[in-house]
Amino acid sequence: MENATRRERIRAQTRDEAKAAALRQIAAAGPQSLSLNAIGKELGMTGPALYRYFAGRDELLTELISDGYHDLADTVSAAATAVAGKSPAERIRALARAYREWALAQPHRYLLLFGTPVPGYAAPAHTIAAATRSLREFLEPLAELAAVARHPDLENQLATGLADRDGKAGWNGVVLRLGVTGWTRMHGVLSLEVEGHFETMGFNPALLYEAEINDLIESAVG
Amino acid sequence: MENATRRERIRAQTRDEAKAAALRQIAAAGPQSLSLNAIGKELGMTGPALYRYFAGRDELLTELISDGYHDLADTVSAAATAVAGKSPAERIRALARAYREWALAQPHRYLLLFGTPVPGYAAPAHTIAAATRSLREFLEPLAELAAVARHPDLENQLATGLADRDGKAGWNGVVLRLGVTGWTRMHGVLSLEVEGHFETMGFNPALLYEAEINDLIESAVG
DNA sequence: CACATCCGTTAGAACGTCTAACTGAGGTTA
DNA sequence: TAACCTCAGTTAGACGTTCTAACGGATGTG
Repeated sequence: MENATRRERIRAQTRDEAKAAALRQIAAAGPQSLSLNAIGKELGMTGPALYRYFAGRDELLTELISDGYHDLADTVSAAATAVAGKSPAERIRALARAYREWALAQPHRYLLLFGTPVPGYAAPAHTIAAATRSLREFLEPLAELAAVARHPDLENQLATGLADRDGKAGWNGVVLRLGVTGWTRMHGVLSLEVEGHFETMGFNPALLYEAEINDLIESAVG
Repeated sequence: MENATRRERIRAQTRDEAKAAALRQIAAAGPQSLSLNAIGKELGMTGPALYRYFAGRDELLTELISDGYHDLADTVSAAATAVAGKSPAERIRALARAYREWALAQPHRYLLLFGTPVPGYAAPAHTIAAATRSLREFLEPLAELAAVARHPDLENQLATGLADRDGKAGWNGVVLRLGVTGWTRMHGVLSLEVEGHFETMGFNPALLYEAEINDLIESAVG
């Protein structure tokens, strides 16, 4: 038993090393040039050896994506607990800041999650759960702001489509609209920033991001 | 002369055929699996023959990107002239609609422009011009709405950074902020929609998009 | 007609994923 | 201890990719 566990441990360890090497390579030259052979070389073994650990290149990539969603969600959750006592607006700002810092600290990883999807990839259930988890942290403080209805059709669809996703919550449509809107606005700024589209435009994207967050908060209180 | 022109014509024609085939392949299986050999086969010739027309895979890709920016800009410009007489709000809605329809009609192409950037790609000058051209069409109707200042720091940076980009215009900072904000909001919705992130969420992205546009217009009039 | 230019071919190097068969070490069991 | 089995890693090789190089043939030019 204990020996079997030992094998499992070193196996998991080399899996992690391989994933770390993969992230380094993606950071260096983009997801397209991720090479199992090169990863093997970095770990001190040959290419085909990695097929003992991953079914193939695609599985390694999907695992990196899945890990990324969980890591991002954990980061946002940590930020949420860190500012638990403050005002709703302050909490929203803190969550948005954590979201942005995660993306800018590892832009390649953010693009892996939200950039062009890899062709054969279909998100497993627990990954979608993690993906929405980072979004869900925003709902609580948003709900505390006295939200006003502005787009009834959309809000109704969201209320029926997303409400009882997790058993208990049951968020109202206005809060869900604010959450989704916040998500798309953050992503709009972040993705263009990470891809360098703002580079020649001579302004600080952080200001744009903050402006979007503040607008969202203002529109929530009415 | 006339013979030389003839050669040029068929050369340009096979170039276009190659690009069309490339777009088909990208639409079918993503940008990663774009293969010069396969394109050649589709045109009835061998792979290496294409090197008479393109320096390599990367050049073909960058040309597709460049073409895409121009096509998108042309589409938005056409929409602008089509609604020249109407109210500013109506014009903005029409431009946004054209922008969205272009993206949804050819999602792979939208992702080619705004998804994960290809590693070796650096946009040539005329491409950046085309990229900003689709955005610039929004500025005129936005300026006609009596725009109120909301984020002075950002607006000042934009005014000094973007104002005299093209010789004459000289847009004020508030208008530029609305333009950039509109861009990031449209992109935020469109990119997530095109990548299928809304698929399991049970709402119609068109409503979200319209809501964003209407919010932008409302916030512009103050 | 002779010549030059250009287009497409085949051959091959280098690199990628991935499969198959083999070797050797680790851990389990009689 | 001895025998066995599982698993990690190796090499060999099929196949596809980009891309270069050398060659043939067609097209257009003097």
